[in-house]
Amino acid sequence: MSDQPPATPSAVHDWNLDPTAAVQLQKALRERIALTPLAKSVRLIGGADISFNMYSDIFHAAIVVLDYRSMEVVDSAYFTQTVTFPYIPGLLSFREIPTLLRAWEKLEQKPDVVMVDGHGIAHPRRMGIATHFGLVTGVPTLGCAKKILTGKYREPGTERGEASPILDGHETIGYALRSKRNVKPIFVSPGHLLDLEGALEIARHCVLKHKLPEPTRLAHLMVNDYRRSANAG
DNA sequence: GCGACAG
DNA sequence: ATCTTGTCGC
Repeated sequence: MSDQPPATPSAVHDWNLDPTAAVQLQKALRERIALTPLAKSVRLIGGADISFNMYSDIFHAAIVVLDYRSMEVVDSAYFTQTVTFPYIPGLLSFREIPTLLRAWEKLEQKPDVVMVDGHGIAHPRRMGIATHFGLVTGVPTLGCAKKILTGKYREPGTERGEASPILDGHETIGYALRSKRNVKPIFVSPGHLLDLEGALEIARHCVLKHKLPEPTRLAHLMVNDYRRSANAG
């Protein structure tokens, strides 16, 4: 029996790199980013997040899967391991993705799109964690961050759902989205196999009663519960 | 050279 | 990212 080729070529590579090599890899991988409209309609959406104790290098990853229409959790997977890559702005993916991938492998139901806590192409080299995760797994992704990393934006209107583009020069790389009235915006950008408009549409759809959209909000809550239970016993 | 800097 | 209670505002 031979393996079936993946629907989308995945970017498999070594993760044991130093920061300089990581930046070079990002510059090569960015050539493979596809900001195309979503190929199929979304039935399931994933939320990905990492949690760890302060000063600890033991990471806990969670990927939760939600039904896109009801926003109810239908599956989830976790993984825990020691991480050595340091936190360097712009290289977050090299620190967090290895653990996320192990959780991803454990999922029984793979979602149609994954929302990652962090940026997609709203990154100096367009290689935020959401983009990198999409390139490696071949799954469509978008990034949803609480703080901006690069680019400039005009404050969006104060009403829920209003958005304004994040610009890097004249290029739009994402949106500042007012997910709740009179609350600081969140930052949405496509990762891979998704376009700017699609990312914004999905993010808006996933915002229910909180500032953060359900996929990453629940992934955050669940991975924290998971970590605390690991701390306890 | 200086300031900024996802999680 | 993580440690934390109350508190102010819609």
